[in-house]
Amino acid sequence: MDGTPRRSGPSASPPSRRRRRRYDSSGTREALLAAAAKLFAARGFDGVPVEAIAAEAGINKAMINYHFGGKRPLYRAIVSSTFAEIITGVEALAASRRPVPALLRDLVALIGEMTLRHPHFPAMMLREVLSGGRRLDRELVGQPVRVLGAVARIVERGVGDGTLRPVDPLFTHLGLVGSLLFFFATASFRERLHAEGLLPLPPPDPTAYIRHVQDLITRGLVAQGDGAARPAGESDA
Amino acid sequence: MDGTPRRSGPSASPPSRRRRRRYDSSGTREALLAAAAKLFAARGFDGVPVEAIAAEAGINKAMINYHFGGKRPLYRAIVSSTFAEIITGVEALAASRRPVPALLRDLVALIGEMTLRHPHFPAMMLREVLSGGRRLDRELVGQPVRVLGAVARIVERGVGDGTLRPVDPLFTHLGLVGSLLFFFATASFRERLHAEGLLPLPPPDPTAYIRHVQDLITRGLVAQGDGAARPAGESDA
DNA sequence: GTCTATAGGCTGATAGAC
DNA sequence: GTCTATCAGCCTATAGAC
Repeated sequence: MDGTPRRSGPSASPPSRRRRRRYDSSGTREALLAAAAKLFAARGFDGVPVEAIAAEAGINKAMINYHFGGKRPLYRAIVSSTFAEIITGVEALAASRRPVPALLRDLVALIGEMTLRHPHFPAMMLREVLSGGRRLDRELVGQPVRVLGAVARIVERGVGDGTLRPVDPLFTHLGLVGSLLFFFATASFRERLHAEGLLPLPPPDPTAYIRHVQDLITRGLVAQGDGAARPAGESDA
Repeated sequence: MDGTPRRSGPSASPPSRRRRRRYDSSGTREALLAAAAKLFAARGFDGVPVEAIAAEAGINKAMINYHFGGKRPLYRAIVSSTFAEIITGVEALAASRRPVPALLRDLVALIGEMTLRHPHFPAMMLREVLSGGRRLDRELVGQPVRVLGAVARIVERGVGDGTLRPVDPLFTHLGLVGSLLFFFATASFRERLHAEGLLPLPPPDPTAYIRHVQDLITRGLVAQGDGAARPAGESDA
């Protein structure tokens, strides 16, 4: 996290004179990606001046154009890569032959893990679908559809083999993803409320919420009798 | 846009020459509120120029300042009034002595009805909490807390009288509200996907989703045996 | 109350030195 | 690869005619 300054020219200048970077320890690209993700998540694409991204990263504003070709391409790079990661994970689950109820619990845990690695992913995703995917080209808008497809396949298999009630795959996907994204994306709001004394309770533990959702779908979706008495905690993050 | 060029000369001009308004049939205020809600929901506060609001409403841009005192106050007027409406509804439910499971179904239906009356409410709310309520003054940030408080009271009563499993009230609130807001706020995205042929299924019926969520909480939260065989459909929108 | 015209600030992107 | 300086465009808000 700290940043030994790297020089490209003749190497005599003291490290202390260089501006301290707030992200990464080597690459400018990664520092910009991290800073941009944080700010885009908090304020949305239009709410963030490139100047602010540069300042957050401790890097000059012109570097955004040099490395990414502009603000929009930087934004797309973030969305694209985090989505690619989640697609990989979800499609791996969809290909698995494990029992569907366990798979659904894994799915919930997977989104939790994703959020640990990319804390700003939920808010960015939410904002993008809220905007109708307006900033995504045709290739990128297809990404959410692939996630939906993978989840739908899991649910359909469960309904088909009788382990799940005859639930709608799309609805199941929306309820699951919606409640998870909402929880993670609003965590900072709850923190603010708590800091101002408007919310007496301390911000809750994310893993506890993960378990709550896992439990809810087990009881709510699994065909009568199966999941009700589940010990809870097999596939947690 | 359309704009028959208006002359500022002597006032003989017939009503038909006046620019057609896209909202309301009398009040400028209401036309601006409706146009702004639509655009803010779709693109966020920073993504909407006041010019666009004026054009959408078929009204001159200077009217926003005249009637509301600026873009921000206009935004706050929308958030504040729609939130006030939902608080009234939810607190009425919390004060009711009906059985808690039925109350929770009513709560879900209530949010569905709210969305019928204010189609842009879910996306606006979501965006605002995503931004940490940054545009709300201290009085307005308290509004979401009141909603949470009312829902929590309902859940606590249910846990207390044994009709619900011992679930966390905050988690229950977040899961419920999250899955509903997400569904409604992303409806336009699904429509776009469908229009482009990326999503084979037609956009689903909102009332069917309402029932799905009602069913899910009944099975997921109600203590063993009670809700499993519920006929479904008592308190729908 | 409604409009036009314009002032004034901020933003994204680039040119060009190093 | 990185920085400073700068420009052109857009956006909110207001002054002032009607």
